[in-house]
Amino acid sequence: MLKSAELLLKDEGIEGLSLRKLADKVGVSRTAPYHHFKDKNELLCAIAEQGFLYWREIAEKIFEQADMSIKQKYRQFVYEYIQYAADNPELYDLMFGRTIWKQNTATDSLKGVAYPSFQFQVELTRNWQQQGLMSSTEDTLRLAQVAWGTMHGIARLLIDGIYADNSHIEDMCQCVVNIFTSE
Amino acid sequence: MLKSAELLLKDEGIEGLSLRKLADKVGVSRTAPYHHFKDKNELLCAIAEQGFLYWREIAEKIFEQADMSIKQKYRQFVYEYIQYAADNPELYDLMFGRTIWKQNTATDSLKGVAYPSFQFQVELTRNWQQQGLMSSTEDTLRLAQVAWGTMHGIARLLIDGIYADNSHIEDMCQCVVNIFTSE
DNA sequence: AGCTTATGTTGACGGTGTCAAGATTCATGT
DNA sequence: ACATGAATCTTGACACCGTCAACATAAGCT
Repeated sequence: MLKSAELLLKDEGIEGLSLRKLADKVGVSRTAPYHHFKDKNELLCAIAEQGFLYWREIAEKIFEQADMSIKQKYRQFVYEYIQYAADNPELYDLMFGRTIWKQNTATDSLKGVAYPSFQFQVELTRNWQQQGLMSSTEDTLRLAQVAWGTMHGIARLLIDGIYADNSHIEDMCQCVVNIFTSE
Repeated sequence: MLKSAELLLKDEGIEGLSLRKLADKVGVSRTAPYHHFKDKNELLCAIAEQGFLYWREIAEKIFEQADMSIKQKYRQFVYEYIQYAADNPELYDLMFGRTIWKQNTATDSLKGVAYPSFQFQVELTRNWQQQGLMSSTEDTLRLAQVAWGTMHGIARLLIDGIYADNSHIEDMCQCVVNIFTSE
């Protein structure tokens, strides 16, 4: 049914993705995809939704690990976040880029996956504060916005080609941890 | 000559900008702009270049002020940066977005303006460290990357419609200052 | 005068998202 | 067994887009 979506994710080098090329690759005619997706936007939302699910899997695995300190887990979280973006630039751009959110064209289905993902970041921050990893004097929501903003900003600068050198991701992550954790 | 560029900046609500619409607005034929800009890319680079000049003006004004503490200036810098992005979302997207940098299509002229702007952020960070505002134990380049990343990330989340509420920009900036300054 | 340069024009090509109208397959209920 | 209707695919067409080629016009310089 939706092998189209799977194929697309394999394509990866997308975004200049066209429904016609997709159809070609799948071996059907131009407008066939329109019977599976109302629109190009709906296709993109479906792909982005997958992206959130993949990321959730990765994130959950981090916090399952018992043999790591809270700080180590935080460090791992930051690193995996940025690495996920660097590994899947087009997908990340879809998940958090203007294409979908700026014009408010997110599918209800996508919202159902994305909003909890946003909320998750706030709850993580609340925990970090309660466990003494981060400053408790900051408002949780603001701190969550700033902490996420930092990861997002570094991720974007990487995938948009402004931080051209991918070899210092670990160093940057360590710097992020040093700054956001109390000591 | 380049009234086209000026008109475009007035347009502002661009990026889904087309050379044809531009030509229409200026009142000439479709391909006339090609005598002023080799390419659509060159047009975009010229606009982005303007954006860097505008921003430099704003930034310089902040550091000219004598009656502000270093910390106050830093706070002002963060705020003005994010506000500049929020006020000129399309322009900011052009300056720091993938359109130009990801495919390495920046004009030499644009590079000549943009690279010093990037470098400026590093020198600012070095000063902040030397003046005791920021931790001196962090490597300057990494810290500059993270500090800029934070501002960039918040700016992007705002202009891309993910932080839909513009009314908490000041609070977020204050939070950024609290976290990045030693105390 | 002639020539060059800047600037404008129309026509055409291939690419895109999208819609309308018509084909085909296939499971279902009577 | 057969009609019905949904799911799926098809071709044709439309309006956009960036871009090129060819040609026209005007200004300015030698």
